Amino acid sequence: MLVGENRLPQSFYEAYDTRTLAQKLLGCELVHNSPDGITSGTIVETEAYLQDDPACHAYQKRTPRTEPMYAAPGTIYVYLIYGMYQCVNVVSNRVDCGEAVLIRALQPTEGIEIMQIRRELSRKKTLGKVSKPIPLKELCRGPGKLVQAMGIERSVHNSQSLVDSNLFITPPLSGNPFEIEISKRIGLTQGADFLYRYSLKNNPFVSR
DNA sequence: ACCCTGATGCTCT
DNA sequence: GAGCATCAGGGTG
Repeated sequence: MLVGENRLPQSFYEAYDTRTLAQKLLGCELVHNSPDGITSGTIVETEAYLQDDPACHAYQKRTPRTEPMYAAPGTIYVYLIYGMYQCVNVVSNRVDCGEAVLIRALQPTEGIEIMQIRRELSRKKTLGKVSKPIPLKELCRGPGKLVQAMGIERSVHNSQSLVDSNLFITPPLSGNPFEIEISKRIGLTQGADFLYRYSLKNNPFVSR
């Protein structure tokens, strides 16, 4: 942990219910102080996953995969999706509750070159192709993309805490107010009608 | 712009 | 064995 680092403390993650936290996280910075260097981005899109929600991984069952979701708020839950992508969540609410906030998009702030390299490397690995340079807007626009760009790894970060790992969140850089848009979540088969998606209105880095 | 598809592997039934 | 909180590429309009 760096001296003078202003990461959000445990009390922040404990202070709100899941849907409120999903909104409070908007405008905050997600930071990875990795061996490659620092990368960070403003959180511009989140989704809430609640206990009574069939889309929630911890819905009506507790399994080994979702165990981190039952840990303290502020715990990092990373899971593999479609065999080749990962998504990152902030565990919310209370211990043993099983709720979380999915981070869906970032507006890149620091380490943009590193993000580009990581994304192109990931693409090459999964597609076996060399691809064209990835535009700034596409670096972190989507949950799988931002995990690649930020260098987040399930094997490293899953079940760690944002309070004391090299992955953490800091408060908004500017105190400027912003408008939050509420909409239906994306890409779900179950629970598709819940209005649990939050984004910064008119921000071009929001997915879709 | 939209629509469709394939890639790929873990998790739970 | 089915399902999956995705992404990229290629087709069509």
